[in-house]
Amino acid sequence: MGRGKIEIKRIENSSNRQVTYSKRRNGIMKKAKEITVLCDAKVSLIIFASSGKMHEYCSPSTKLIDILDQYQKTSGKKLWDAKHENLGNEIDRIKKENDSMQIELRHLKGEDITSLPYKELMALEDALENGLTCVRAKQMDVLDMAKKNTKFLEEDNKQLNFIVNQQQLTYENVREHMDYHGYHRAARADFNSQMPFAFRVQPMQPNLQERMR
Amino acid sequence: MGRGKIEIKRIENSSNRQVTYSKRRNGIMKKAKEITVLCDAKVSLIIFASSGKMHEYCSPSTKLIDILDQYQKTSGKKLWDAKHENLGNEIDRIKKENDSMQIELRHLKGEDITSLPYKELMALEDALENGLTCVRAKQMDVLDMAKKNTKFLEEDNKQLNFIVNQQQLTYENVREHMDYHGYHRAARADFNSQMPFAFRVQPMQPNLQERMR
DNA sequence: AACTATTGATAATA
DNA sequence: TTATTATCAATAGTT
Repeated sequence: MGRGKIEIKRIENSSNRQVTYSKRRNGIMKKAKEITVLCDAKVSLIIFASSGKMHEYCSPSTKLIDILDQYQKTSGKKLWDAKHENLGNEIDRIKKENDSMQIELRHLKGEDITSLPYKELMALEDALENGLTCVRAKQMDVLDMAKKNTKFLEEDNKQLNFIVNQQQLTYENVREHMDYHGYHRAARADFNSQMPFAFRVQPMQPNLQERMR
Repeated sequence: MGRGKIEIKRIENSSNRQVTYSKRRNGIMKKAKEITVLCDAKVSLIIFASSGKMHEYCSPSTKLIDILDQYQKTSGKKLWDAKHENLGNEIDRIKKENDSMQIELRHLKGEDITSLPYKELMALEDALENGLTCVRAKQMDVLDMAKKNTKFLEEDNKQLNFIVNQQQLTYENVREHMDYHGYHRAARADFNSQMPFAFRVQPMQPNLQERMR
């Protein structure tokens, strides 16, 4: 169909090939449309040029995905179902895990235990007692820690009070001394840096509150 | 292209439509093959007749799934990825649920509670105590039921023993009587059906064990 | 399923 | 790319 017959084999001339591709692609598209209209057919046509450019036709009022679904049903060939199955299986597995944990939780909360055999009731009791023991032990820990913290804070307080008093006394003495010798205020501004290091106020139990959380 | 032009609209004559479908389908298939060979194109063609019959063409050394993958990449339209995403999201959601339940379970078992604030330790204690109360109440129920069952069984036993003894006595009497009057064995085979109904052995507390589980 | 008159598609060309 | 057109291919109606 053209100025001379052609052999059906790859067209080596790249530009010829491109032109022929374009023409024939349009031809096939047209044919596809026509058969859908003339014969009530459902058609999906996807063409990739060697360049990677894509063209598609899908019969109107139809989704490609539906055609592919039907393809799977009719041909029995699986496209994406394999991947789906895996995910579906994982969901099932996790859901089962979920259910059993839900049941276990209910049981531990004393719900839905009417139908449990006595043996499991005993096991449940043990688990609860054990949990209770642990929780109460932890509570004791926390309380002890709090008490200890209080004690430390009280000690700190005592020491701080002492230091403050000492500072006060020292300060009074120095000022009296300075006043007596007629020193000016400028000199007294340096006072703090002259204080013995041990007298500086600082926490005695650093980070204790952090250990408490 | 034929003996007269035709309008591109649905062919109403069913058999004509079927014939045209068949002819044109072959034509499109041929065109599809030709363009793949001539122009290095990748083609997927799926056609469903209105009857539901399917025909497909896919360029050689290519899988439909690969063409569809490329379709998704090139067009940006999602085919099964959408379904995948949904499943993936569900998995994530369930996994989160799972994790939180796992944590709750651990806490109830007294594990991983080191970092819990005191308030939550208290709540945990309450939950455990509540659970323990429920479980122990249920245990008491079960024990009570067992005791009651035992009592009933003992009563049944007593009655049964009484009945058995009565039967024995009656039987002995009847036999002596029959022997005395010279009855034959055949007559004695009917003996059981002659027994008063109240004397038949049957459970006194039906299904009690079922209520125990 | 063949046949064939006719239309449709397109290869070569511009 | 687009248009033209001589040819070949597809196919509608017929047998």
